[in-house]
Amino acid sequence: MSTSIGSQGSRARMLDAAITLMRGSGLSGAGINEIVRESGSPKGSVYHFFPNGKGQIVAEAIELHSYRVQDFIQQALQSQERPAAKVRALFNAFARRVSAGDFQASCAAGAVALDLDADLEELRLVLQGAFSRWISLVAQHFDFADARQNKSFAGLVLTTIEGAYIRCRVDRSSRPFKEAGEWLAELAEER
Amino acid sequence: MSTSIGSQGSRARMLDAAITLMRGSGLSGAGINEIVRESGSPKGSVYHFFPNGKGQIVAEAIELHSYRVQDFIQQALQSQERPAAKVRALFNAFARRVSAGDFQASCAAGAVALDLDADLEELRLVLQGAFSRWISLVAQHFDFADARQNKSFAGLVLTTIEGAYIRCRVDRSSRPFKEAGEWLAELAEER
DNA sequence: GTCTATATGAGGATAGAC
DNA sequence: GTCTATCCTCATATAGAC
Repeated sequence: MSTSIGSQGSRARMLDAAITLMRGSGLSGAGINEIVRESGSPKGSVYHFFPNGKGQIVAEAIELHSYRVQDFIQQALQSQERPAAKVRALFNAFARRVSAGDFQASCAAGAVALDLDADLEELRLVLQGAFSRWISLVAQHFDFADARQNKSFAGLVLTTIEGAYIRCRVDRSSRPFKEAGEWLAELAEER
Repeated sequence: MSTSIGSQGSRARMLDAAITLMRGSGLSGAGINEIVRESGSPKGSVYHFFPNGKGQIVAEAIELHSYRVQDFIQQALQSQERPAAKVRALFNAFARRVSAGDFQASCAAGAVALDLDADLEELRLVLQGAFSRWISLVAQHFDFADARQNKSFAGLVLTTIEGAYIRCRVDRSSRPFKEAGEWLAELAEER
């Protein structure tokens, strides 16, 4: 496994491209030809780096995406002290994120989730792991009545983020994130 | 245009199949061959009924889906009087709906939204119309401080429903709907 | 690691007979 | 309205040379 210094290797670029494409149009958008084109990496290397083909690329890309989003969430939440402020910071960060992508890039995990079918049980478990880690992370930032409430609220936060991506896509607006952030901040405030 | 008495015509069955398939795996799941197989209608009739091909089928199917969901939402909301009870009834209805589909069927509009790309601007507008009608309907059932607040809360409701579908799909559970329903009922209660 | 060629199948669409 | 045949394009995947 070679490690180039100044730039990414083909393998890493292909994973990045897969993430970008899945954020754009889900599983069907992340075709191998598209990944090659988007990443600028040689087509001859696809099965060299990913012997199991598309399934492997997609699974690894979702995994990578999940850790990046984890960092993104952590950055936003730790920027504030009080619960309501944390919620606002998080949703405003996502509002900027979706706006920066011209409302064409959603969450890779969410987009793939709605493309799942019965043949993709393994991939479903990858998504489940990603969601589960995000929820645990969010829950750590709140101090409601008990741990169960923290998880439940964190679950609502994730549900709302995924739904907001859908609505932003359709309306070409970051408003759904801002709107949801205000309502959820209100919920967090009382405690 | 023939109207058969006891059973649906091929055209209607194809639209139903398209809805079912889009709810399952989004745009890419609703292939013409799949629609023909699923609907049991003759392949030779596809372009007879839908001269503009897949684009026309999908657009009409989303439109049809949107009116059905509209009825579904209206049924749930009108079953209760008080705001919090309305919210609980709505989310419990969706929880039963996703459970009845064995967590494999989501919202056709949401699934297609995350498969959009720049070539599908017309379809995006169809989705926008559907979302807009759902929000207006939900907003009519609440009486917050002003009309703007009603719309905003209705927007949150739709955002949450779309996100809950994603999470239910991944967790194979209706819990995300129930959880979200409780939190949003709390928000509705105060007013 | 990368190239080219190619097998194989799926998906959308069209033409002409019945 | 429906059937069959066919075309084109695209996508996944493999093989073998370099």
